[in-house]
Amino acid sequence: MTFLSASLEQSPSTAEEEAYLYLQRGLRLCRYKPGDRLIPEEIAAEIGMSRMPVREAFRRLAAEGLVTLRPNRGCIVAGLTLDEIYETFEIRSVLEGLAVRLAVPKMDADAFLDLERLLDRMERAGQTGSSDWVVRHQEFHALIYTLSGRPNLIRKINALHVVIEPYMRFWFDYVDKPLSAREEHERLIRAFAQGDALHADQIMQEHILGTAPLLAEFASPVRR
Amino acid sequence: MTFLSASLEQSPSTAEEEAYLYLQRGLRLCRYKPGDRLIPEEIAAEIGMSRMPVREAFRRLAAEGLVTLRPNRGCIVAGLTLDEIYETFEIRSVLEGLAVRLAVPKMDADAFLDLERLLDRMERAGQTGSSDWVVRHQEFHALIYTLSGRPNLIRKINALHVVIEPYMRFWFDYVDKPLSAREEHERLIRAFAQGDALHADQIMQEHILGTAPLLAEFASPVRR
DNA sequence: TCATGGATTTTTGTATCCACTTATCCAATC
DNA sequence: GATTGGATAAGTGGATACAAAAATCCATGA
Repeated sequence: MTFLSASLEQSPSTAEEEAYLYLQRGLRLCRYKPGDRLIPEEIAAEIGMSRMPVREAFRRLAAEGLVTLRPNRGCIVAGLTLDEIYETFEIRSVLEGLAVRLAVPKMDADAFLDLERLLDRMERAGQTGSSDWVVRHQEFHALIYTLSGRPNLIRKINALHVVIEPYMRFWFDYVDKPLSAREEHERLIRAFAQGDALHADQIMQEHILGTAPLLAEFASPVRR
Repeated sequence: MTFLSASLEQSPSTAEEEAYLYLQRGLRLCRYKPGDRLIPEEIAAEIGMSRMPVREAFRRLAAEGLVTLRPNRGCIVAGLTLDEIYETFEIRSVLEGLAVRLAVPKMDADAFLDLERLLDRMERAGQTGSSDWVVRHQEFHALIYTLSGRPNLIRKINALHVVIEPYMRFWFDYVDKPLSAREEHERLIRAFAQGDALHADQIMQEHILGTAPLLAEFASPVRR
């Protein structure tokens, strides 16, 4: 579901890494819900290790905002309030807008063809929100962000996607389609073709902020 | 030095917290330099605890990008390449621009007076870059960001400031003054007065991106 | 002189143990 | 019946111990 999901599939080289990936997957797939307590001993038993590596994984997840860690009171799954969902979308809009703006001048004919091909495949995937459409949609955005050539920016964007993935999942499962998606992607392509970085930035910001209200509405059952 | 530095001064309630704050201070004050190895046992001895809490602190610092953790090969201080410094400033520019944009409609007469008072005090502090000027400058920006009413956004901005602080410190120590700072602050105030959010956003972006080349030039000795 | 390989040392990763904090439960009291 | 207080259980934080990995050192040979 995330743009760098491939990199998350690598086999862990330490127990801490394994615990981290295990917990992150659980969080992304909504196996653990906001407010749930994560008990180190339980999780350690589930993946066959002691509590220590699990505790260390908690620290990383806490730093990424996926869980909350209170001294002597354990680890609970962090949930986003409606306000925080909006806030995350606002932050996404400027970060992904920046990525697009930086990508425009680096666009070449090959990359442009790749983009158009993905758009075609999204079209043929049929229903917006279908499994295949979602994958192509991700590839479409990932390709643009990669073009920006800014690894830390991409990392930050990806971290935000992990945080909101449970809410996105709910949305993709239940919402038929964001009707404007196709048109917005085509406008984006056109801005790329014209080399208009600022316009592409603006389209991306609108593209992201436009989905926020939809998401917030449908995400409510997941809220804490 | 950071906008939320006050919140960092709280007394730690656990050993891990203490280790985290100790290491973060060491990193911000350049006591540890990029590429340096951080040896858990040494640090644990320095603050009188065992390696375990120090290791956990490493995880948090790694998630924040302040150190790099390689399996079985320890913890080294992360340095920023010239490209990464630029990238950080690009990210800062859009995030802080967003914060300003959101702050404009929330500006009231009181907040406006506070801003002008800080600008006055910066003026009277004399030399740009002096200790007092730096503090007022931070307060000035912090006040604006607080007005945005977006806690996670502020947290992210602050995290970026911690990352680049060693480079900023070098800059403030050796560079006389960014001549344009005063003029840019006044333009910002004017945009606030007119309620022009987009213009304020743009000014902030230029304000931040304008300092990047200066910083990158003077930061070179700190690079790894 | 430099490269190679293996023994030794150092450091890291994880498990276990203990002390202390927090949560739970139950009875006594209002 | 609701509230409080205290005993008990559960859970967390941290130190130590031990195994495994990496780094270092030194001798050997080209």
